[in-house]
Amino acid sequence: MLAGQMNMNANVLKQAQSYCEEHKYRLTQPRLQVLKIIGTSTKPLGAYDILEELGKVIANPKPPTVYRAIEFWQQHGFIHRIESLNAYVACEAGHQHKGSQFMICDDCGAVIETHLCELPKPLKDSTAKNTFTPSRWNLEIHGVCAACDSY
Amino acid sequence: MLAGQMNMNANVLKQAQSYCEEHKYRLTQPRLQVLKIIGTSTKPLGAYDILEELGKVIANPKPPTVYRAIEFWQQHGFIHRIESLNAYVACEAGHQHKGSQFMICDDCGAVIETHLCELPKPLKDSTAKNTFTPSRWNLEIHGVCAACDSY
DNA sequence: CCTAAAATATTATCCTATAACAGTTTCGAA
DNA sequence: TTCGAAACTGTTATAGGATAATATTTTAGG
Ligand SMILES: [Zn+2]
Ligand SMILES: [Zn+2]
Ligand SMILES: [Zn+2]
Ligand SMILES: [Zn+2]
Repeated sequence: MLAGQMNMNANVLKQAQSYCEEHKYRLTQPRLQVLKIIGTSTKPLGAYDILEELGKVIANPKPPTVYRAIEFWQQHGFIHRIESLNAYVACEAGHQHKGSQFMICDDCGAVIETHLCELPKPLKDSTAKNTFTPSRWNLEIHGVCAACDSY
Repeated sequence: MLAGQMNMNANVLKQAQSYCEEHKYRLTQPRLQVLKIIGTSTKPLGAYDILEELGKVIANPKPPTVYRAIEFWQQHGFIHRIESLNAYVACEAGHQHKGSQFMICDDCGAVIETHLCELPKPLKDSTAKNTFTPSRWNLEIHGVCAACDSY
């Protein structure tokens, strides 16, 4: 197995395929390949990392090709952007959600997505107190993962 | 009063001053002016917005000047970076904290910092379950603020 | 004073992302 | 079956955000 790669959850591609069929979106080569690249990486990938990988499977791709595919999968909940890293990861939840939580290991770069559908109560209370109506949220927790901590 | 500005909490500058004295940091013109600029803005400012403002008070500043000042105040907890906007705001808490929570109005651009010193329990549980040791976190909640919602 | 550390100035460049427009593919209605 | 609109991609250029590298200045302390 190549470093930085793992067997992608085959379901993700299947899911993507049926999602596209169902919603009449086109599962084009750029979209398919970009999803594969992000989905098989063990670490978040920057857009230009993806571009480089994409260059190995389609001819001479340019940034907009990558960014369009990223935008597409992001809008439909298949990938997330890690804001603090300018990088992208595949969603681990298997369904769309308004909020995301990531644990990001500053040692090894691994990202664990935890999945809470609801904003935790203290935070909900806080938005309520400010009469603020949340539409989406993103929590990025930096720290050290179990594997790295044991060294 | 100028649009986009308000009276800065005078305490912030005082606090910054005593903080620098106490820790033997230099409160230089770039640092002072950048903190003033961020602190008097009602909205998050991008680094190049700050650069433009800074150009009105010191001669011909360059990006590294701004970024160094940003880094300084950020490290010492006086300002925060809003990742989803590539922009910076003054801390509203008055003391350093490991975690930040922001409510960001997608209508008017206002940012409200809420202040919880602790990671909420469901999230703490989640990190504990993954034996992940958090060091810092950032939550950005997008939505609509009370003022905008009432239109 | 003189020196070392801290901080700034300057130049150039890198990384990230998007605007604008031309060309292609797809699918359904005429 | 063809043709037209919508969806999508290709290509070029550029905008926007951040930093590397090196030279110079400022400051505090011996
Ligand atoms: Zn997800
Ligand atoms: Zn790790
Ligand atoms: Zn704060
Ligand atoms: Zn608002």
